[in-house]
Amino acid sequence: MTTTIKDVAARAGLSVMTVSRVLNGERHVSDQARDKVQEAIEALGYRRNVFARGLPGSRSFLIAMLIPEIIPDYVAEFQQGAVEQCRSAGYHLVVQPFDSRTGMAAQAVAAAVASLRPDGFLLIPPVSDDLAVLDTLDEAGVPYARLAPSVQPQRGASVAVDEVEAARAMTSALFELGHRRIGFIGGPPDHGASAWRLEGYRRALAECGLAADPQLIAPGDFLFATGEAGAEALLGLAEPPTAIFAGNDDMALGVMATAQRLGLSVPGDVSVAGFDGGEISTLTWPQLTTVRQPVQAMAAAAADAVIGMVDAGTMQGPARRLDFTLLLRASTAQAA
Amino acid sequence: MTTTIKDVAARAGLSVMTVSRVLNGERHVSDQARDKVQEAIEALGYRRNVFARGLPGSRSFLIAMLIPEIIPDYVAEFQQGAVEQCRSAGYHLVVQPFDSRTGMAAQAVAAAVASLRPDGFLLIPPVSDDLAVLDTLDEAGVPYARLAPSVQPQRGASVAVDEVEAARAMTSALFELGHRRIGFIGGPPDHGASAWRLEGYRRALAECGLAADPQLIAPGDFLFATGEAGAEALLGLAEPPTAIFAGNDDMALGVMATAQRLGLSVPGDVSVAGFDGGEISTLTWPQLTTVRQPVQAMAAAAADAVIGMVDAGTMQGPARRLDFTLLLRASTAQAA
DNA sequence: TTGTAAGCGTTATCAA
DNA sequence: TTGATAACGCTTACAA
Repeated sequence: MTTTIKDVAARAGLSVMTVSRVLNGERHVSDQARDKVQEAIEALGYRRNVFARGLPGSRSFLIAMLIPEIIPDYVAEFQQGAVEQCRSAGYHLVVQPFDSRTGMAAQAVAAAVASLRPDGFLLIPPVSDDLAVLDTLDEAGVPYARLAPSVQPQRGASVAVDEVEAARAMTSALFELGHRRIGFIGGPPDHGASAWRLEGYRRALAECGLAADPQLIAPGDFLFATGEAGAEALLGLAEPPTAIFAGNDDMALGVMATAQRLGLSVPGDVSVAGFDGGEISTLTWPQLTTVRQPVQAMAAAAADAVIGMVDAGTMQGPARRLDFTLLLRASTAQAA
Repeated sequence: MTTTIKDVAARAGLSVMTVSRVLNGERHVSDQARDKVQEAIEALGYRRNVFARGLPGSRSFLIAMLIPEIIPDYVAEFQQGAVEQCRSAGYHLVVQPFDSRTGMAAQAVAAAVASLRPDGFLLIPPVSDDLAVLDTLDEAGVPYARLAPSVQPQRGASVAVDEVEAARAMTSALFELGHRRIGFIGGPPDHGASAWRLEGYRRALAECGLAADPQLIAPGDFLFATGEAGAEALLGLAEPPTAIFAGNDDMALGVMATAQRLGLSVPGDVSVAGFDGGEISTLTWPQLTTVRQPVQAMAAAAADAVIGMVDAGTMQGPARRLDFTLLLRASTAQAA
């Protein structure tokens, strides 16, 4: 029925071990044997069985990733980069759902590790900052790569952009457009990104010699609705901002929607900027000015790092920092 | 190191077979034995090893899904519904990337089947209509569930909404709002949905006694940019439509953007409707009128169907049809 | 109702 | 450089 390594060995006239060695690219195999095996593999259309390979305990060739019950744009983009990188390294990506509302990510990780024995784990915010999860993986000896970690960033491997600098640059760009009252809408407290982006905003204000008016900072949680609410609060001020920098793109769209609902023109009456630079930032009119994170490349780097750790047998991996891009598009303009 | 079925058996004072039987919920196990095993499992924190389970050839407890290199909204939503349903049935979801540009989906499926031996496959458009993929899976004896199949819909299991009726209803709703010139932007030819939605549009026009003006039908491929292009063509007509029904939400957003760019108000000057009802349809102002497909529920139904087929050992599954919802929101209004 | 034995496809270990 | 053998954790087939 299914072709196994035995079939290949039989056709090549060699033992299964020799075939196995060829399969694993080991040295100490004659070129002649290698050729015969290759021929047999092609002729038979043979593929290694992941289960048999994983059973002896060494490797499962599975990389796991926890995904929340709502998949935001950037998670989909991350997954895409990760799955492609895994594939090209001969790994498979298994996605595990978990209920982010209960906050029991560590349990989901433990369950996945016990039943699936993934060789590595990919962690995205806010799970990448969940210390119970890191402890679980450390204990199980499963290496992990973290996207944008903010607490104990030295643990495992990590991939990030300099979000403080990115937010500073964006705020500064708004200043250079002539804006002097710049509003900010923050993110949820369990995302390290929330603090970074706020910090960048504050730093830019200080650099530009602008007073930090607490009224200009509205809370949010990275959802469209809180962008709307934040915009409503900011635009309702006696002295409203002429530009609003939302902590992410979803909220920025909420700001745009609210501005337009209030009869304000974007960017005529108020400039709007976001953060992330996912696909949705291109699907509006005017197109959203935003900070683009190379999420797909970050995912590939994360997968690459974790696979490297598997090969090396380490729990410690590189901390990579990728470049962001300021995308100044039509939702921002010179201050009136 | 890791707890195995032997550890459980030892602690329970029983054989591994009895433990295995309890694990699989088989009959012919005394309550006493069952209790002891349960106790041991809990005490040891034991979890079955997926690899050992899959190796004997019976089951892998893996469900595979092919995802394109660009993950549209609805694919993310589908995945979400699928992964959750899989989890609750004790299965894991493995995502396999494939390059939709090369059109070699069947190869990706064959590779996944050979190396991963998934118990079932979930197919989304346009792969759900790829006969080479179906043939591959039939040959391998791997059951599959198809989302919105349009060719040979009886093969495998399927989940769909009545898209013809949905498009008819939406067009008809626009007619009832007083629109007499209703434009339509179509989808790519390899999506069955393209033909269905166009058919529904045409059927509604006929029912309402409206002439089918070919000028009012623009081509598209379900991407934002083609929505923009289609809108440009339609709104540039000597007698432009007062409402545009785009074949999906992405294109509808393109229509809105173009209308606004041209200085037209939505819905004041032109009403816009989409199809799919994903999250993005709520992230604009005005909010998009659209047909909502319960994609997550459809995914759950698909996963459910395929798992049922695995249990039953059939390649033939149910054809389920779920209800759509007409979401009449702010992007459409009474014709002027 | 319970247990024994064999085997799934691959790799690690050791021997040739 | 190659090969025989055991082992991985579990389930199926069969026996008690």
